[in-house]
Amino acid sequence: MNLEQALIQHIAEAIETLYGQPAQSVKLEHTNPDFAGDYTFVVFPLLRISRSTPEATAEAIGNHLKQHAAIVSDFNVVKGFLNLVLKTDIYADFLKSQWNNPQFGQTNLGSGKKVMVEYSSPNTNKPLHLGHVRNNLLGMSVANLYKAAGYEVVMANLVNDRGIHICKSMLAWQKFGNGETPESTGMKGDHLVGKYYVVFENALREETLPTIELAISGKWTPESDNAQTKYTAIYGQLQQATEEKQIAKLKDDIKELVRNQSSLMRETQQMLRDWEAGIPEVINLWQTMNGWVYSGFEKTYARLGVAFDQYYYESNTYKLGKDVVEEGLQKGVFYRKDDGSVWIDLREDGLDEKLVLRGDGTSVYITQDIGTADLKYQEHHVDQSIYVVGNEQDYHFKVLFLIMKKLGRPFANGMHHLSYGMVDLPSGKMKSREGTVVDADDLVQEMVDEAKAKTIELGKTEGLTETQLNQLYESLGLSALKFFILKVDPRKRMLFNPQESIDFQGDTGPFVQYTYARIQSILRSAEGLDWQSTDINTHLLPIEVETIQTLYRYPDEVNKACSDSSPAVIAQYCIDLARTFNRFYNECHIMRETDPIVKNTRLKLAHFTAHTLKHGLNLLGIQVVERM
RNA sequence: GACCUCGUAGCUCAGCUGGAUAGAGCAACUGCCUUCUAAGCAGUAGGUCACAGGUUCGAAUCCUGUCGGGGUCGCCA
Repeated sequence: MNLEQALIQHIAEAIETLYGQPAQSVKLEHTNPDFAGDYTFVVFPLLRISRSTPEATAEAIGNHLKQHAAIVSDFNVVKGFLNLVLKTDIYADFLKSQWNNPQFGQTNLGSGKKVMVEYSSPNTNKPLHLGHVRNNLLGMSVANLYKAAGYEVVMANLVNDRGIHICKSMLAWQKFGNGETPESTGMKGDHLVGKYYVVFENALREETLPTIELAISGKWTPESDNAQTKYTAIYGQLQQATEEKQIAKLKDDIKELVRNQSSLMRETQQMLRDWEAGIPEVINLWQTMNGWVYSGFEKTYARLGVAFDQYYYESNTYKLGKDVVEEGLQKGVFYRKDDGSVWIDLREDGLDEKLVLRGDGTSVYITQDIGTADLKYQEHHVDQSIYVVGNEQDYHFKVLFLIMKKLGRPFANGMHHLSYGMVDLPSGKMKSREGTVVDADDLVQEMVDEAKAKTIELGKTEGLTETQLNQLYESLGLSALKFFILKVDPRKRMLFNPQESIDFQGDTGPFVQYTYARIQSILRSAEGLDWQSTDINTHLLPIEVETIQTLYRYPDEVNKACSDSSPAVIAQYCIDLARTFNRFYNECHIMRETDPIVKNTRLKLAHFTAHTLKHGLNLLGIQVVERM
């Protein structure tokens, strides 16, 4: 069924026949649109065997193919490029067999294999922001890609529901909250908890401001000896430092030190200890406030259209991994230092020494990740495990995967960090302390409002009910947002400009949706005609062939997107297909065509395109609309 | 300082497992709706692919160095 493979086979045979040597790795490319042909074979690497000029070699292979390969109708040679023209019957046959295939786009790349995609993994002390949006959209879409490629998929969310940051919100609420609840304030739960996180940070800043000034000028006397030692060291460096960057960093260090010595932070740390000790009052407050956050997250998730098969909570998993540390010690993978702390030496692998367990026997971040990796495997026996986490954790995952490998875990090779770039604002990085974060809920609402305004302005939605209209605005707004984010290569950092907002024209989600809606309009006007059962026209126009060729590529694009974990591949493809179809739409009037075979063929092509656009958009988590 | 990563049109991005004259969209300008949805289509203009070397028949793509942006280098997560 795959043309490319068949053609490669033919070329390999041609080379062997002509030059008496087996061809190694024959590669094909799609012919540059400026030249005639479907596929291009570059002959330069063959010159050593053919002992001839590029032109003559290409000519010889071309002739051989034309005689022996049934699918090749013609060829032309430009320098060392052999452009092969395939018979148009092939495209007509493809259209005939696939135009109404509801499974088109589903592949078997991963059939029989199971993969876990862990994404979202929020902290429960504040609402989601633009950075989380990229994470969530990527995770959801990558899970869709794996499903489309035939994998069984488990979508997991590892919720960071414990720790010092949550205690900050809790403490601030306790001190300043006056018993506020989501019900009493009408605030979404995650926003209410986030509000108290900000309250905490503000109170902390107020408390520490005078001390920080003292400390920076060298006049601070910390209460604890430990802090005194650190302070003396940093302040000493500060006095020596000349470089501006270094000075700023040392000042930040001092700031951090002062903050950690503040009474507010000490109270927070005490609260964390109380939580770990299971003091009922603290546990109750923790449960209550996390409950608020979860109900808020649920709404955001639902609106974004993301979902999970399994939730893990760090309050349950944070103690995992200690027994694995023991195992690692016995295997000699880890070693213990005099103070009792446990380490792994990764210097031979180009990394560093890494702590895996504190001297007092408590876990660090990586300890629980080691344990959780085992837990995931025990529960699901996945062949692959994808972690959708920002690229600031590249090093962490490098270390984690290496440790799992050294521990001899069979699943270690299937672990993959989908490391995505940060989302920048025109002002630079988002910083919660400076209040420059873009809130996820606000962002979605703005997009939907914008979609509504644009739709009303164009005035093409007469006859739709109120409910249908709201669904339309929701779909268009989210489509613009999702497409904007997903069309960029996940690995790269990207820029988001809220001022200019997101366009609805050009390379956008609504553009692809529009193409789909147009086709639906045509198909509606063809209702009542029997266009489905007639023959396919084999005398296709160039633009028709081009559209079919684009459709033909789709399953390969799905596989590529899946193996690259890159929804951007699908987004770019959707633009390509939509643009190609729109050109066809412009050149060929479907319903006005008088020849019934030609007309019906075009209807099938339109139907096929609509199916594929819908499939692609769905992979991106975008819903299609029938009218817009 | 060490390591990782990015640098393509005014702006946002494709192209990167080496192949032909480096592509889209936005912004600017010009056309196309008595015909299936103009959220569309066609066209004009816009490039030392950061810079310098190297490998190769061939480099935006691979290697080295320089410059610039970002990240990491916690017994934080």
